Amino acid sequence: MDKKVRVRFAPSPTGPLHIGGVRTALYNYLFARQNGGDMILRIEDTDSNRFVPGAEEYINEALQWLGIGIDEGVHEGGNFGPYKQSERRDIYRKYVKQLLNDGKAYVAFDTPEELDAKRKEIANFQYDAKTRGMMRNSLTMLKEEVDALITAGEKYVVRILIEPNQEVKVNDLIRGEVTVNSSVVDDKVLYKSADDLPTYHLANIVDDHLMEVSHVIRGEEWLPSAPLHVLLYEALGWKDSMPQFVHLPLLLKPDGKGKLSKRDGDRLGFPVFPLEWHDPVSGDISSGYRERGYLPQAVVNFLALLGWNPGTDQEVFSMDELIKEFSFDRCSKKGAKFDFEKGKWFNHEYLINMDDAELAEIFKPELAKHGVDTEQFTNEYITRAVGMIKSRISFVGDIWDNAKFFFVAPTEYNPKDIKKRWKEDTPDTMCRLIEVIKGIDDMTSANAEEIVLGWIRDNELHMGNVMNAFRLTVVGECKGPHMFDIAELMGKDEIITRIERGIENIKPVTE
RNA sequence: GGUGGUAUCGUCUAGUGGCCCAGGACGCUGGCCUCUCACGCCGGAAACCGGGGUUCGACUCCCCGUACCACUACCA
Repeated sequence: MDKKVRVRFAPSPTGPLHIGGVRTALYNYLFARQNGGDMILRIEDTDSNRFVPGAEEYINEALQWLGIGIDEGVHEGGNFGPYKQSERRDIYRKYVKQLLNDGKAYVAFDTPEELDAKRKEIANFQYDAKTRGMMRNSLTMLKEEVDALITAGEKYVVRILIEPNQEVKVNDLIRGEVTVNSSVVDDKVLYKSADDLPTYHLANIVDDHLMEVSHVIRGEEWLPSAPLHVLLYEALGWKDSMPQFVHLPLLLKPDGKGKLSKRDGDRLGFPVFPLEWHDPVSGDISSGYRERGYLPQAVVNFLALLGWNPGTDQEVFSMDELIKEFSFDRCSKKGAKFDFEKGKWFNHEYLINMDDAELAEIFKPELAKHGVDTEQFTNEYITRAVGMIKSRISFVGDIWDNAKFFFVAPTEYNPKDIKKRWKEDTPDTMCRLIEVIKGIDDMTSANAEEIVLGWIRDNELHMGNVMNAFRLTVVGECKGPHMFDIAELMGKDEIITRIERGIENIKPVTE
């Protein structure tokens, strides 16, 4: 019988959650939901030196913003806790002891300095079957000597004892079977007495086993240590219940080569973090998708397609659709270069399809930020204004630039457009336009359009020049929604006022 | 250096031996629509890393080479 699907996302709180980590979390979540399984959030804080305050909260907030739900974790609780590794010391100690008793691991006293020296002395030095005989460990020392050192408080580590020349097979859902010879895997440190904490490798295996994790879904950077993990499961006697491995292709830099890193965002001008991050130590601020005006659904959609595809032409997916369609056998083996332009397009797509009223709500704080008294405008007004410009923008943050004329009359006019559309006789034409508009009883877009366009035709005026001059006075530049839609929303009085102001303030460019 | 992984348009990718002189999307680009800018619609340029096999037939299978990526800590 297949065991219940239980997956975990296990970040270490050493900083803000990276966008690659977000994708790993997302794939875990999609797989869990698709199979009616559990999604665990485990905090891997076994490196006491790298703890960053606020990082754990950041992770929670980011996942929540993106709609990646957690079933078990530090905040959610669960039957397999604690979910923070620093609180599981007793558990790890027990298994370290077991490994030692079973002869699957040994104690080593070599200092970092001694190891460094060895690495310099011997090319390709690796702590393994070939070299452990010349190191200071419980294999080369007398038991009394070892015990004496430990009781004296000498710092030591526990290393796994790797049997050389064994074929280690890692089964991966994306890559198939990967075989590695155990001679190339070294006697990795499992536990350090200095802080009484295990390293990632031990903690990870122990926790995954105890938490009954069925699938280990993580980044490809872990593939090289997967053989070690397989060996660890065997050493602990858990081979039969070993989880299925899935190593996801990496997210690569958009230019050049290599893994996408924290610094790429600032260098290339796009966020690499879901949320803005304020570094508590340096005070540096890194931009986030949320603050940039990205919609969480767009980020999720974009990320989902980076390394996975449905095999059809569909590109826009809701979270529910992703849950339904996602599968590892449609995951790419190749790292994906991060394409910011495509991400932008996804956001644009979501913005266009978003309900106008909903978008208006998101836009309101933005309005207030720009000094507009939102009480002065009805929800309907804001909603309709936003609805008219959303096809022209990519981010929520772009709305203001494109829609401000709905809320504030232009004080400046685009010089290029003036040059092209504001001639000597334009003020006169605009005066006549005012008279025409004054005579319109019903400002409904279609009606006003019929009347004004009729007037232009009857008087044999130049349509482009008149309409663009009109637009210039109302909008401040020659772009934006249909003029008569704007006029209908703003109303006759406001339109007339703006034309008058334009006549007064716009001076033709003469050269 | 060692080990592992990967290799289709600039980018994300479809393609599991004939349907492929390689399809979609982003970006770029020509046009239509049009009072402008967008949206939308219709077009265009743009790719199978190289060499050997296997086969009637290879983007697809095998081998070699090359390139790229990851790992190579008492970090995760």
